Amino acid sequence: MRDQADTRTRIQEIALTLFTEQGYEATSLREIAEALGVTKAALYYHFRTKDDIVASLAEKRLHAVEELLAWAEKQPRTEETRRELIRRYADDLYSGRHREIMRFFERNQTALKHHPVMGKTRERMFELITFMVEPGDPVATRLRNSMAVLALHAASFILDEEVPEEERRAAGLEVAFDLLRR
Amino acid sequence: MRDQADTRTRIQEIALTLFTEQGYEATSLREIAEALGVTKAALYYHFRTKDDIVASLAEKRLHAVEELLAWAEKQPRTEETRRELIRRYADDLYSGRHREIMRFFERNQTALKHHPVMGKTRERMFELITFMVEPGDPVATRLRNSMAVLALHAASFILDEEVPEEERRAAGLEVAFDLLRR
Amino acid sequence: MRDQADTRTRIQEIALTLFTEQGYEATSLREIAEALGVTKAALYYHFRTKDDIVASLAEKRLHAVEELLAWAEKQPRTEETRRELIRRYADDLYSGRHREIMRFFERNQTALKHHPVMGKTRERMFELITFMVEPGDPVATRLRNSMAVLALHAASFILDEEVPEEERRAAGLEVAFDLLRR
Amino acid sequence: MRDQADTRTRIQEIALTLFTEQGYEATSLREIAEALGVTKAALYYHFRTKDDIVASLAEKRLHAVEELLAWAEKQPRTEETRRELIRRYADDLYSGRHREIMRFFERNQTALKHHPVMGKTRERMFELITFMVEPGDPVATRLRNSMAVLALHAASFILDEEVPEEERRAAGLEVAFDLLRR
DNA sequence: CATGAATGAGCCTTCATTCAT
DNA sequence: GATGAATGAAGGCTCATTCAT
Repeated sequence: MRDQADTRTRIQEIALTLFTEQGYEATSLREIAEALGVTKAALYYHFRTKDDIVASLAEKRLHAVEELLAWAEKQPRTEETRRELIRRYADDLYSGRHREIMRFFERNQTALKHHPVMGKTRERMFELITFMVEPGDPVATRLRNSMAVLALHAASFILDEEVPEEERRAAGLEVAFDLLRR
Repeated sequence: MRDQADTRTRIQEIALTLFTEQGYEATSLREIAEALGVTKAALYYHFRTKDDIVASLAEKRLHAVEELLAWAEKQPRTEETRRELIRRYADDLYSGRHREIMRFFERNQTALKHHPVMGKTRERMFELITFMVEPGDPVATRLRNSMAVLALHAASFILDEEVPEEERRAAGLEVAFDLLRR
Repeated sequence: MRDQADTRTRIQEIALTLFTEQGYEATSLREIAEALGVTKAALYYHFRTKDDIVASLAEKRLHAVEELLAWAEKQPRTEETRRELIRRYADDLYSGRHREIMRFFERNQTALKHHPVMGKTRERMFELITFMVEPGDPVATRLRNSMAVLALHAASFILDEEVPEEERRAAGLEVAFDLLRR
Repeated sequence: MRDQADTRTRIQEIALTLFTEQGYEATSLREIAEALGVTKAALYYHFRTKDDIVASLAEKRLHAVEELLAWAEKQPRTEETRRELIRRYADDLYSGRHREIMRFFERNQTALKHHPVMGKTRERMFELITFMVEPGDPVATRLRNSMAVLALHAASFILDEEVPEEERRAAGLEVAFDLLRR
């Protein structure tokens, strides 16, 4: 019982790592199984298909985004709300393995393009971004405000390892807030 | 002779389209050959391996970045140079199929990760970004200035199709300049 | 105890249905287990192997044929005996699930070819058919008389559902008697 | 060129033999390839799927039945036509590998059940049998006349190998004509 | 009585690549 | 310049079976 949860979770973890490092298509179930020390067939006991492993990962992220969205929808559309949204988004990103999952998304866009869970996630992300923008805003403003979210991600892939994580996060937030203020 | 050049070019074009749409690994030589109306074996007359097709695409982009870099190195490190660099970068992006090639890069990061030509391209891009930054700049400034380049790309994947290309480009430039100016 | 017998019987029934509909090789233990609402592993409590399930089905049929044969061997080799044999064979066929089992045999000949119980059943069937024929009969007579048995089966797979079962059976018997009478 | 035709034909021949002996599902492409002395992958050069091999076999038989049907439809519905139909059906059966293909059909009913080409063949066979029967005939007559066709097949699977082929054929025809004559 | 977890073997299929013609 | 035929490696997946609990 403990074991099941453990194996399932371990599959997810190893899969996430390998998918992110090598790509979804370039990672075979054999590799995942070998890294785990089990047979390929064992993976199929825990997940119906290779796709299902990915889905289970994507769902974790989807839930986080949906919760954020649910919260946002109950707030007034003020600048302070937007700033708080950015703050919460960053909190998510730096907790759990969300940054890794996002990187997995970024790096496997084509492989995931037609995945149902991804479609939903994309939609929700768009709704989130819509939240950053006032209807009628000029195009440049829309771009700038949307890029606020992007800044949080960029902070961890543009600034590389020499900068400590905490500083990266702070820089991301600073630039994001900057972009928000027109 | 014309024919050979033609077939070679057509292979590159179809490959770029399919690689971008479906991903590098998910696109088989069979598909490319079928789309071209020739046999798989024919592709091997023009390119030694599948990898070589990708390399030939990446090189086009590499040349563009290298030229930009060569130009930049001869300029004084002023803010006006930086603005002109951004302008030229955008010009490149909106000419030829560079935007498509960049999208191909973005979407196939893992597949290309270990590709020699990619390594070089990445290096050059970093040098380009270094150009945006003054040594000693605080982390947030480094992030912000680097994101100027990002803005040009973001303009074409965040703003959706309803916005005409020319407006997207203008918005990208506006936000990029904004980021550059602190 | 009742329960065990029940599960065993239910396995046999579901297996017979699926084997007949989809074929022996095309039916997995997973399917049988799912149709029953138990785990695959549970099947192994009741049957040692997949093969054993088939054997248990074949044995039911084997017993019936053997009883018929035992009866026939004690009778005089008259035409009336032959007619009675046909009658009893038909009775068997239309009682229990023997028609289904026979259809299962017909439809899975290759899968069952090397099965020991099947070998025995085949032998007995040949002895039964031998009973229909007088040694020294010309080839055509041998064929005709053997086909008497075939007529009973043909009645249920050539005449389709529009004809009520009782009529099908009567027609089968009529043609069988016809063939017997040279 | 000769080679292609040869390999394709040899695949069909070996496949037919193995499918008939061991059953469709029980025969793996590996076995076929090994019997041919080529790689599994080579089979896929000549046939798109395992299913396609079967389809190519079934089509041969379908064509024969369709020709027979086309001929029958142009004849008057007399008893002599029926007898000639039986004669031609037997000719078909004893030429080429049709008897083998039919045996393959009989022995793999479930595996082929949902195959489109099989559906068509079944339909045509029914039309052929319809030809043997006068609308309004009593059930037993319908069964008897339909069994005329069956007799031709039975001749080769009920009478065993000790009887020479020519005699089996003659016996089949005799019984078939017998059944036709009420 | 039955399940949860796992295995080893095998299946069909696809891929990048080669080479004689 | 290109094709037809083939290969070796690998991939995702399913199956019958086992065994500790």
